[in-house]
Amino acid sequence: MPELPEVETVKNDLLPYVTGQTITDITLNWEGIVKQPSPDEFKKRLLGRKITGLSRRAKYLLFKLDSDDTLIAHLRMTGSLLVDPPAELNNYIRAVIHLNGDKKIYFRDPRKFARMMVVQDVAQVIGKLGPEPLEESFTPELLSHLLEKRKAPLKAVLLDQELIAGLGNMYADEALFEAGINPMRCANSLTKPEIKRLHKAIREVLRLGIMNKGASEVTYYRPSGEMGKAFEAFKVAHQRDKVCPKCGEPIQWIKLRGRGTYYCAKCQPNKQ
DNA sequence: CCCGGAACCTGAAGGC
DNA sequence: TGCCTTCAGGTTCCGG
Repeated sequence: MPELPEVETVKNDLLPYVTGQTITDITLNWEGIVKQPSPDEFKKRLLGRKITGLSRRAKYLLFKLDSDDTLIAHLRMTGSLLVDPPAELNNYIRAVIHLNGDKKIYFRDPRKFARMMVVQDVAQVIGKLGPEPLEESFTPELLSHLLEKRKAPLKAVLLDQELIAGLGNMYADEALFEAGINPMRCANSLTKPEIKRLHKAIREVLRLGIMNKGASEVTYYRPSGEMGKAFEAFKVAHQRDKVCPKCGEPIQWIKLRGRGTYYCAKCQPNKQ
């Protein structure tokens, strides 16, 4: 599933491919992929525009255009942007962005959760997001401040994009394991040393994920169609029926707020 | 404001 | 063999 490291990888891979390119046509195989404006206006505002930049904010991809507009894409759970899909990925193509020189970006999404939009004011979409966890400004003090008023289970709070932007289900599990903290702990019950460990763990698991070009389980592909390797480095996330790499105890699986959650009961004790 | 659950989707996997 | 249920999870919406 695309989280911060996956979206960062897609951005890095696409950047040299799209920068300076002009959008020559848009194919919408499924109009529902356009969130706003209407499909017709969406096309009209993209046609003939040059892509002047590509950046990431949280799990959003922002294609800056040579107009006042920005094309924003969100892959949600099963979306991928492919530049040259191998035959086995040539299904579920919901849209195609045609560029000059016969280049194309295929938007593949089996589950139809992913969306695109064209907006003038990007703040309307990304304005309420929390801090980027890999930026300098994300300090243990800031994390402590963000958690202090929240009583919900820590794991649920870490997934709140308005608190911290970019963490998803897999990397939240990995960060909590790395920090040795139970996912069900009240978010505001962490001690100072625990906050420090969590802060360090969040940044480490995200950096490792980016180094490994994202995690491929079933539905994430890089623009080339390749898979990422971060999945192989996971210690608890999605490690059903495996044992904890630190202590050898079986890895636990629970449903927390409707999300599959993996952890080690011995290394991440619940002490409340 | 905070919290938690349902809805949106479709394919895979497991039970009977 | 085939039908039915459950599971997967990022985001949004809604009710308490």
